[in-house]
Amino acid sequence: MSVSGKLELVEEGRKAEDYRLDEQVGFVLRKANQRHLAIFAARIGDLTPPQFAALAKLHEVGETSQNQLGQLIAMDAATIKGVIDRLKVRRLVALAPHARDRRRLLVNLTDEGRTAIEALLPLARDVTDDTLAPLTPREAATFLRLLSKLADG
Amino acid sequence: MSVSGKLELVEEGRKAEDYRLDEQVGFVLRKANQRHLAIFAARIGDLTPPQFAALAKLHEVGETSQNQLGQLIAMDAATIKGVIDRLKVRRLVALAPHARDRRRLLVNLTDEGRTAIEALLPLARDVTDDTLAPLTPREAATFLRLLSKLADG
DNA sequence: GGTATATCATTTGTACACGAACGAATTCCG
DNA sequence: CGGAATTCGTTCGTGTACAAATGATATACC
Repeated sequence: MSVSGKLELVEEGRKAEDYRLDEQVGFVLRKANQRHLAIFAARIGDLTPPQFAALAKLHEVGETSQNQLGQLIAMDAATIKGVIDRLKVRRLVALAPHARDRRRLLVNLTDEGRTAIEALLPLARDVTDDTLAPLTPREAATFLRLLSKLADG
Repeated sequence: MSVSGKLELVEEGRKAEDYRLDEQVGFVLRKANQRHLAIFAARIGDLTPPQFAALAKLHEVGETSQNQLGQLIAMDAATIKGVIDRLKVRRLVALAPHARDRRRLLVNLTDEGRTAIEALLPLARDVTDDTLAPLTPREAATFLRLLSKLADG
């Protein structure tokens, strides 16, 4: 029936039966994410990836409002609030009211936060390297290009 | 200084400053996952991806124990329990004790669950297609291959 | 046969993640 | 100017995720 082989890139053999969960992007994406999380936790134990992302982005862009920071690291208002709350308790970030816009809450690194994130950046590179280790450098470059395309829609 | 161009695949320009969060695999992986989740929610509103995964896998393999099912879809015991609990309330799965091993809890689709998952499978294909839409078919094939390599370590 | 070990499921605690609803402050614009 | 629409932050509710502790049952093996 079906012409086997010959660049059959789009698998349109769509019977009700042959849906294989393990081959769906979403499922594999989730598993890849799990593996990355595990590698991250092994290397950077006392900070979660979202917490690290918040600190790293603050280090990149300096003081910003809470929601703005959330947008920069793809977290909605409710999520970023929880992350900042926990970082604040640990004194890695400090909050201040915005001078002219009383709705805004400015977030910035404390000295302690800056020291911490600068110490962690090398480890974060290792996390990236470990995650990409199953791929050759060439594959890794391709993968990152396609992944970005996918993420940005 | 640095030789620009010429297949410089591994970017080893590792100064303390030029860590860009937005280019790290983990971060982009998370964003890609977010986009997929949004597409899934738009197409399959009344079931979450983990719930769908559980039903789809049950449909694939038939009755299994709760933990076994969790392993098949990469969820730990605590997580799969929550998912199954919610599916049970909605009568999409049914639980039964294992005959010879009283520790085990057998999970299976109800008739309603089977009807539901079979109706959803075509939509799930659309979710996959939409997610991969930013890529050409060739790119999508490459991406999935590399992603699987990454996910499996 | 009985103990050491392993497996299955549950519970607890912490941390995202997001939709929806809300109040306060600001901006837009007629 | 002044009301409408937006933006900013908070809260609530639901649903993953995973580590760690626990109890019940099975299996291994001496």
